[in-house]
Amino acid sequence: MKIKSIFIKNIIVYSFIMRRKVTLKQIAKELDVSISTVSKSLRNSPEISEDTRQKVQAFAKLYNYRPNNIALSLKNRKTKTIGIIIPEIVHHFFATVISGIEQVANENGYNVIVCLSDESFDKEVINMDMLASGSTDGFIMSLSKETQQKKDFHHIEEVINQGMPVVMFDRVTNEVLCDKVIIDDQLAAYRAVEFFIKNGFKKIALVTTVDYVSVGKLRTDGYINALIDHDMPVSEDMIVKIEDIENCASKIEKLLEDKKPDAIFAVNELFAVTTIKLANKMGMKVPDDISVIGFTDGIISQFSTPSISTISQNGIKMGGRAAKMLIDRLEMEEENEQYTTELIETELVLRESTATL
Amino acid sequence: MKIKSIFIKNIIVYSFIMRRKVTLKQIAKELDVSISTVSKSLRNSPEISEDTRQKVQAFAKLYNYRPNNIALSLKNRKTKTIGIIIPEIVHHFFATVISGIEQVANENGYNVIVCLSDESFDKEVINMDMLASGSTDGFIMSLSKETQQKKDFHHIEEVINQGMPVVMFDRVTNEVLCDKVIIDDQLAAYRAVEFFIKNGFKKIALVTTVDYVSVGKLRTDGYINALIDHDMPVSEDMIVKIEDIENCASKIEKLLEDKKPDAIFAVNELFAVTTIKLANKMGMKVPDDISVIGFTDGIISQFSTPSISTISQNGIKMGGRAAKMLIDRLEMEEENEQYTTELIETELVLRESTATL
DNA sequence: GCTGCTACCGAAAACGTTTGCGTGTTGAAA
DNA sequence: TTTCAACACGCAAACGTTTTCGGTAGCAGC
Repeated sequence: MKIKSIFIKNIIVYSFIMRRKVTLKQIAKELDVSISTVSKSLRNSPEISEDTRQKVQAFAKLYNYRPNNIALSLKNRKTKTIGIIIPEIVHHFFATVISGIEQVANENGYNVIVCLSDESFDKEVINMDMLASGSTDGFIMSLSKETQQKKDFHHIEEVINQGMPVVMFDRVTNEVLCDKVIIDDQLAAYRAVEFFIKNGFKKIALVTTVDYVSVGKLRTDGYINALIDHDMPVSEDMIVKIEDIENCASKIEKLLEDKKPDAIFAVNELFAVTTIKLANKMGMKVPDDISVIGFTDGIISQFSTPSISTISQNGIKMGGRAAKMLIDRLEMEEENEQYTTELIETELVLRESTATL
Repeated sequence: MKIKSIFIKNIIVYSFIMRRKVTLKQIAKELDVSISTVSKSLRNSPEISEDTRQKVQAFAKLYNYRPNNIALSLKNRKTKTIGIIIPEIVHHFFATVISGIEQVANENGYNVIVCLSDESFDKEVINMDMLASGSTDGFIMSLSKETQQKKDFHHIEEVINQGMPVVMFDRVTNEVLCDKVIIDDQLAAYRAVEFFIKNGFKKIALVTTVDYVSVGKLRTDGYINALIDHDMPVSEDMIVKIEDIENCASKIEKLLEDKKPDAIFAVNELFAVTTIKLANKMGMKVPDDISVIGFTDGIISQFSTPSISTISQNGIKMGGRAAKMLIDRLEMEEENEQYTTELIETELVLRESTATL
C-alpha cells in the first residue's frame, strides 16, 4: 500500500512537475525514515535491514537520486577535480596536452577545470588564486611568457605550501620545486641539427624565439651545441630571434637573402611555415633549394605544402603523464617531498620539407 | 599587546609551518571571537565595531584567508562554474569556442569545466551526469556524432528538467528546447556556391559528410539550393559524402578524374586540404585548374599552400555569445520559458585557392 | 530606578553528505 | 523473570560558509 502510493505519486511528479534534484532529506521525509538510514541504505550498509534497504534503493532509483558533488567535496575535503592553467587553448600542442590530461583524469574519476592565462602573469595569478580556494585538488600548468620573463613564482609556491600538488609541463622553471614533465628540448634540437649536418648541409640557420622563453632558449642551445660538436662555425648572423610573429618577415627575408642558408631549423611550426612561405615568395624551392625542420607536430606541419619535417612532442602522452603524476601524488597517503622530472621522448618526423642531399 | 602577539605568532607560523588553508573557525579561535563576528567583519558589516573589524581583517590578510569556494557553493546552491561538453578539443574550431566561452565566463566570475565526449554517446551521457550532480550551474555543449545519429537526447532533457540551463552550439538539434547559437550553415554554403556561380564556374562539386551530421546536412542543402536557384544541374555524381577521413582518397580521386570539376566546395578544412593535395598529386593546379572553398577558418586554411578560401565561423564570438546566453539565464530571477536561437554571422574569406575566372 | 534605544556580538540554522555511537526492540538463553 | 546479544535505526557532529535572530551591555531620558 505504501509502495503503491509512492509509485502513483512519482508518476504524477514525473509527468507534471519539474523534477528538481532530490536530496537524502527529501527521500527520508517521503519514506518516513532518518537521513542516515537513507544514506546507509544506498551505500549498502549491513546496519540496515534488507527490507528498508530495498525500499530506499527503489525510491532513490525512481527519483534518479545522485549524491551532490559539492556536499561530498566539502565533507571529504577533496573535489576530485584538477585545475589546468595554460597560456592559450587555440594552439594545437596545448590542446593535445589537455586531451591527454582529460583522458587520464576521467579514467580516475577526476574532472578538469581549465583556465587560460593568455600569456599574462596577472591572469595566471588570479586564476590560480580562484582555483586554489577549494575548487581543485591540484594543478597542472604551463607557465605564461610573462611569468617566465618576470621570474615571479610566488603564486605557485603559495599553493604548494598550502598542500596542493602542482605539476608543470613544457614551460617549466627550476626555481619551483615540484613534479615536472618535459621533453628534452635541447637534445631534440641537437638531433635535428645533427640530421642536417650528417646529410651534408653546410649553412644551417636557426629561427628561434627570444631567450626568456625557456623552451626556445633550450632549443637554441641544442642548435649551437650540435654545430660546435661537429666543428661547424656558429654565427650570430645565422640566428634570427623573433619576438613578435606579426612583423618578423623582414628579419627572415634578410637572413635568406644575405646568408643563403641551405637548411633551416625553426623552433616551432609557425616559424617553420612562415619561413617556407617567405622562401617561396623569394623564389626558393623547399626542399630543393632549402630544407626545413620545425618543432611540434601540429596541424600546420601535417597539412601544409610541402608537409613539414618536425620534431614530434607527443602532447597527449605529456598530458597523460602529468595527470598520472598529479593523481598519484593526490592519492598518496603520506606526503612525499621527492619530486621528479619526467622526460617524454621526442621523434624526428621526416616529411617533404627536407631533402637528403 | 594583543596585536603584537598575533604578529609574532604569525611570523613563526609563516616561516616554519606549512600554511594550510585557514578557515573562519580558526581565525575566530585565535582572535577569541565568534565565527559570525569574523565573517561579518570580513564582509564589512556595520554590526561590527571598527576596532574588531580592523583586527580581524588584518589577521585575515596576514594569513591570506580566502573563503572556501566549495562551502560557498553548497550554501548558495550555485557553483559559478559552467560545464562544457564537446566532441573533441584537438580541433581548431572547438578550441576557439572554448576560448570565447572562457573569456566571457571569466569576466563574469565563472569558471569552466571541460569534458570531452570523443564523439561517443555514452561518454556524453556519463559526463553530463557527473557534472549535473552539483558541479556546474549549467551547460554549453555541442552534440557528439553518435548522439546525433541516435537522436537520443534524454540526458539533456533530464538536466533541463532539473532546472539547469543548457545552451547548444554548432551541432544542435531542434528536438530539444533550449537556447542555441549557431551559424546559418545553409546560407553560408549557399553564398559560397553562389560565389562560384557568379564567377562563371560551371562544374561545381561538393565534398561533404554523411547526412546525420547536422551541419554537414545543412551545408549540403545550401549547395543544392544555390545550384537550383541559379538553374544549374544538381547531380549526385558531383557530390561525395565522406564517412571516414582516413580512407576517402579513392572517392575524391574518382570525382576529380571522372567529373573534372572546375570548382569544389568542401564542408570543412580537412576535406578542403585533402582535396587540394589529391588534386596536386593528379597534376591539377589550385587555383589554376580548379578552385576550392572550404569551411571553418582554421589553421590549415591559413597556412597551407595555397592558402584556402573559406567560410569563417568565428568560434570566439560563438563561444562568447553562448556563455552570455547561459549566464543571463542563470542570473535571471524568474525562469523564462522563452528560448532563443542566435545566429552568428559568417564571412567568406577569399584566399589563394580560388581564382576569379 | 525604570524604560528604551543603540551598538556590538554570539548562537544557530541551513546547504547535503557520511559515519561513529547511542538506543530501543526483539528474541533467546539463563 | 531477568539478562544479554543482535538487529535496526536515529542522533549529532563535521566539512566552511552566510545570515537571521536574539541577547547583553551601556547609556540617555524620564
